[in-house]
Amino acid sequence: MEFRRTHYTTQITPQMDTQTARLAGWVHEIRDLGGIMFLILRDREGLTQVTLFKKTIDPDVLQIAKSLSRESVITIEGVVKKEPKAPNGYELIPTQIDILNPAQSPLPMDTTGKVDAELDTRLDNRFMDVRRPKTQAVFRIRHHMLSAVRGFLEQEGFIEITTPKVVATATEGGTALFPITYFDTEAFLNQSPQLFKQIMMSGGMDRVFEIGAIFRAEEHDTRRHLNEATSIDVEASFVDHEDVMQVLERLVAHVYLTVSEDAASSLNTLGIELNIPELPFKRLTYDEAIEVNNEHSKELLEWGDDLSTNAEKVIGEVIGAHYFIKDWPTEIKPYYTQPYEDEPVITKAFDLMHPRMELSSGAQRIHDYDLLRKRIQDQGLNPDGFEFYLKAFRYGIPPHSGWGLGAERLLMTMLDVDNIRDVVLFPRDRKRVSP
RNA sequence: GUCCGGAUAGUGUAGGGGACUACCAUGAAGGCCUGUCGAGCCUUCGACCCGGGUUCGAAUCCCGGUCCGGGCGCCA
Repeated sequence: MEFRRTHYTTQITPQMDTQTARLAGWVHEIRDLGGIMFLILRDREGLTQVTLFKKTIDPDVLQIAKSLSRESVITIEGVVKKEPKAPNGYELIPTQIDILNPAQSPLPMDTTGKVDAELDTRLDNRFMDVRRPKTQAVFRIRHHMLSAVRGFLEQEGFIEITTPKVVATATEGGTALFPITYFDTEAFLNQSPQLFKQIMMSGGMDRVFEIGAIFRAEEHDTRRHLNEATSIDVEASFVDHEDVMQVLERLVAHVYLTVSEDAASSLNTLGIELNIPELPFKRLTYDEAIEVNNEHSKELLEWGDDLSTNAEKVIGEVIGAHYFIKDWPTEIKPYYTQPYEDEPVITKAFDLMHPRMELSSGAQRIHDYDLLRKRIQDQGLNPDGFEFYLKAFRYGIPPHSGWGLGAERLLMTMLDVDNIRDVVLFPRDRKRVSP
């Protein structure tokens, strides 16, 4: 049985009148009007109407068509017919239909958009949810987004690396790690490639990036957190935090622009028109951010407080676009961020914010061995556990800076998606590890 | 973790002590129909999360459990 297609549905045009074609895909809908029957075939690219005239059709083909259940996988060979009454101006008159895999009934969810399904139902049946054009559009845009990130960073001289997800120690204090059994010892799932990408600065790679999974064992339960997420991480040598902030804002603008061009049809499916963010993004110091909050919010913050969810929201509403918050208090940022030489209570750290949430955080890093070791100790951590990392700082490491950007958050803010689970194929959260 | 809300056919929902033999849509099965494009019309099928309690009577009220959603917290 030949199951190779000659065309995707979208590759057929009315001008191909009288030509034969073989399509392959899923039975999207069947409309039997009596003397005439319409079968809508769906593939990755779109839909095609297959029309069966019961008086003239081969009885064997009709027999097979009548037996089809929705969402079965079939191939249809037929003749293209120019037909103004049909969607897209053509229809396919079948000469042969083969059932490659019949679908059971009832279906676990609707694929045509007639009946909604809850997120939980859709995630339980993700294979079928992805058949819906809207869901598929999200993940095709995700592909274009990651592709744009790679294209941009490569053009900027960054080298893509991959670092281990199974690690012996925590990257930094605070965040809970998932312990795993590693042969006869204990290991953890990595919460960030931070330490490894910094080591590569000592390795002389100058500019590196990684797009990879990160794991957080936090018991958070919100629409913007996952226990397994994708981080876009960058680290660059001989540059400061201002330099990598510029890389970051240009990356975001580039992603918006590239996606709007390369994923135009998927954006159209979702009814979204992207506004390319304007550069440069506004920069607030931490002090200014606190002021903005205290002017507009009932919930007052003091210097040294981290920004609450409410503060992020309030400031986001005031600014109304992407913005940076920089010069954070040293004590609420990780040990590896570089304090200002003339004012060590603040650090060369920044967050990139979308009005809805934090997208990225970064900093110039400490490259002085003694200071780094001291900062690790100050945060109550044991430097001995970081020897593999600290070693790289003893034999020549340049000043360097970098950031980590949440891929899912970038996507969900770009597409105005409310729940982070909608932009991950198989999300991992407090309540879900399967499928 | 915590506060609030919820769980009804495969899917999405209505109903909040008796008139429930549980509404509607979608779906499935069968029938009519030659231009549908969320086709239309007719017939049929399919459900009250689990356990306990209150009551003459519980889908509905109470208690416990499980699961789900939302807010907050936690969170480079």
